[in-house]
Amino acid sequence: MRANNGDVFVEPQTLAKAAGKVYKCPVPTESQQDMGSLTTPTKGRNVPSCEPWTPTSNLKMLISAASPEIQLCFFIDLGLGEESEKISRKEKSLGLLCHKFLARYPDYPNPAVNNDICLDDVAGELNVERRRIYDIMNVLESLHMVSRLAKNRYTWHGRSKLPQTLATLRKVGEEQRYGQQMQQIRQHSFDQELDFDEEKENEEFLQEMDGEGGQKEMCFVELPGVEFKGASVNSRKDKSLRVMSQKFVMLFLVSTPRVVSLDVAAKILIGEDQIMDRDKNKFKTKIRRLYDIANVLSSLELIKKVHVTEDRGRKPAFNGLDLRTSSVSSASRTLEPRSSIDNCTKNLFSSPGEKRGFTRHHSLVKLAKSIQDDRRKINSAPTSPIKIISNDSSYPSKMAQLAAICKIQLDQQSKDSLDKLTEKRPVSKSSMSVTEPQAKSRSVVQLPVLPAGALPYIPHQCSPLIPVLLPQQQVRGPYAVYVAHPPPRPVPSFAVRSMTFESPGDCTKRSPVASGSGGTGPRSSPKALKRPSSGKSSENSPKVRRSAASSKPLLTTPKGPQCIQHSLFHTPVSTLTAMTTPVATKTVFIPQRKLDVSPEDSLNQNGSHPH
DNA sequence: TGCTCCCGCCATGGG
DNA sequence: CCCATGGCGGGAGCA
Repeated sequence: MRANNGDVFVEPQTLAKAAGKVYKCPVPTESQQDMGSLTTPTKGRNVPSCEPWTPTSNLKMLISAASPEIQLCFFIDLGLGEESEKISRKEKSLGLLCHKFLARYPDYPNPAVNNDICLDDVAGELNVERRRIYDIMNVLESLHMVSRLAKNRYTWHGRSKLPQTLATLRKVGEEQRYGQQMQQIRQHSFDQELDFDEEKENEEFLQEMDGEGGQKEMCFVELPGVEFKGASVNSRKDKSLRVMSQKFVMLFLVSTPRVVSLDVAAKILIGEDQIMDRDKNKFKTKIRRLYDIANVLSSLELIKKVHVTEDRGRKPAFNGLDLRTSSVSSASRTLEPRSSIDNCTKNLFSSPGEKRGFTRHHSLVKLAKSIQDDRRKINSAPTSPIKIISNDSSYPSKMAQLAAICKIQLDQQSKDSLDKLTEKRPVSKSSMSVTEPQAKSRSVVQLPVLPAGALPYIPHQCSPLIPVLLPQQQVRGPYAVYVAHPPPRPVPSFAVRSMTFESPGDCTKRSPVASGSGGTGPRSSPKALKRPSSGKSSENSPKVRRSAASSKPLLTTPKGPQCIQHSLFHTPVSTLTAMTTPVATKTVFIPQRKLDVSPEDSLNQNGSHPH
């Protein structure tokens, strides 16, 4: 395939097809023996509040002293009461699912090891539909973190190819002049703030964009050696999610300011499609897909949600993360602290008096689930490619994990509360402010001494605060290793027009209670909602599916920026000329309006405001 | 009310 | 026809 930038990428080489064993962490199974004496408790909906002094109740008591998040994790794990119901729904989120997925694989896989991924196995072990796995895989594919081997089979590359991928994407993005296009769109939107004849102007503007910047079609950007296998994959008509994902990342890579709103992204992406697609349904669909992609990218910690306040109102947004260190300095990546670790450290070890809603701490749930999943794998036969649906025997070990977490938490709380005293975390609502979704503690979680036989990698893409389960070869009992915090990162300044930032108070994405899965949820009426046949999907007119939908008005163009900001997609080179270089005759120079403080200037790496 | 995004229908295309 | 894949948008949940 030939990328738009003219670089010729190597046609499909032979990617060594490793024999069909799914990648599994090489872990011992002694833990199973350790926990073998414990009997698997019966999951119950109604567990008496007062129980006999059993290991379970013991652990419960321990957990009761922990933060709500940990308690939540516990309840999920045990399937206790309504909490379990709520949380099991949270597991469905794409971001969390991606977390769980990523936690299964090392950032930098050993090439000597079989890194195959079997979709069936993954879907089964994560207990999700294959459809969701496809969403994740498509985004990961777009970053060349995985590549397809064959039907149902992928190869895991991890972040090893990320630097190359991002460099390529940036190059393509620059050649596509995305930076200029975004500037035009932003300027256009700004003009509309003053002049509210939005509808017509939008169309006119988009047509202008077509005329000038308009790169119509863009293929999937490949890397040498990471080509796609399997005819059906490449023959699919547009592969929009993969391509969209790449374009989306490109926008971050070339954008100045490094804030990319979803609507701007959607406009650009739509602009590259047929003009006919530019109806509001298309826009809405594009936005939905961008949410999906953004969730995966968030799980990868390449972007991060923040809130942005524009002139027209406060909008949800995303704040970028330290992609450059995460992707470029790959060698040190696994040892490198995460920029967002502070977030979850604070969440996890929040002071008892601090009221927190579960909705604000997906990361904690992610964390716990990642542990559980890892543990499940650990407790499963490690050499068997057999699909693992569930493993009740993991229950004791999960209890041990949670106990370990709680212990660490309890140990940490005193230390953390000390840190809080010196912590500066104003939650400003001032007009030019950015806060990370969650407050961050500067405290550094001490790493427990690794026992011999510890896993050789730390799946950092797991929850920002990553407990890493260690095999129990020589040390009994589980270990949770928390990656230390990152050093403050110097932030480049850049101009943002007309944006203010606020703290959403949300670490990852949204609130917890999602709809139930499959037929159990409130919206489970698939047959009743069966859509009428819509004919060919290639038609430009939007599909008419559920007639009941007519009660809902068609979407109006989202006014919100729904901004995504990246922080280190940029190399210094790409610090754009876009701000000063009109791309075409109709390009309007974008004034550096209302820009006293750049988002990142106002946001140090710990998410606290400089005041 | 609008944002967010889960969910699953069903189109597509290879075998 | 079967199956893997994934486009797509309804609508639930929530702020």
